[in-house]
Amino acid sequence: MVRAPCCEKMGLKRGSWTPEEDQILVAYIRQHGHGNWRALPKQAGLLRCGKSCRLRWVNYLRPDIKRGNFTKEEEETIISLHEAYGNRWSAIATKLPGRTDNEIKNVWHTHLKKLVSPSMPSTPVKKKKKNKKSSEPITAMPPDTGSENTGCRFMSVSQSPCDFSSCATDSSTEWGEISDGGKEGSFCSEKFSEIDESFWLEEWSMDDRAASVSFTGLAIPPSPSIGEQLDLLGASDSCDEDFWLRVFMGAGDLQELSPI
DNA sequence: AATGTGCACAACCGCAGTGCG
DNA sequence: GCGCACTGCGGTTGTGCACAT
Repeated sequence: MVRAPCCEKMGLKRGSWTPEEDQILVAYIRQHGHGNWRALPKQAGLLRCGKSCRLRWVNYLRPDIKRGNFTKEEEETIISLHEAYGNRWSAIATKLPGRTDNEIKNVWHTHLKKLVSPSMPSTPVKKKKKNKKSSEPITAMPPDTGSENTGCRFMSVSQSPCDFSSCATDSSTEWGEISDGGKEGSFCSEKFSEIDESFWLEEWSMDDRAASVSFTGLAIPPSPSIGEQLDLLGASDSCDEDFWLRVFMGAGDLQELSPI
């Protein structure tokens, strides 16, 4: 079957995402969900193809994504699951909540493959995890927390992941067991343990705001455009952590976020 | 201090699967 | 049943950073 190229239109942006684009995408999905990836960028005002938006969201912006180094247990799990599933990364990812197939794939190719393959060189010296600049802008982390052991994205602020995420597949996940000690884990664990399967299924299936209120406890006001909201929130200062603190803590003008 | 090398990870590409008219 | 549109997945690539020399 002939498929249309993903970014067939000239003028669509490619390459790394800017903090501004992240903000727009997050704000849009937060408010509207992602019913149609193809239409999403146009509606959100992004010069990206839907595929790119989806990838960015799924692999990076999703609030339930666990950041930081893989734990020993996770690595062992990946190895054993790889024996069972082969290169079916998405299947493996479902067994590792908070980890994306892309992330698992990367870890496998850069590290784990060498561990399990006798023909490969022994384990390379692990370098310190990088502080990738692009990883920082929208992470609402306290400045002194650093980029390592980031744990659940966005989770370090009082915004509940329940308000926002879409893709958790295993609601019984012990979110407290995040990488490297899980300093922030207790929060995640507490919150996520209260979420049942129906939430994850229903949260993003809604198109109307009433549904959002019922599932998240949020009162979403008649919405200005994303751009207006971002302006309202001072999003023009794209790298401003305070912006995201306002967004996720609900302390800003956007809306009143009540904790679960 | 400058340069080279390898690693980690985000992002892209293209195919497969699925739903719908 | 067919063709199209769309999403999801796996393979691959590009880039930036850390470490080594």
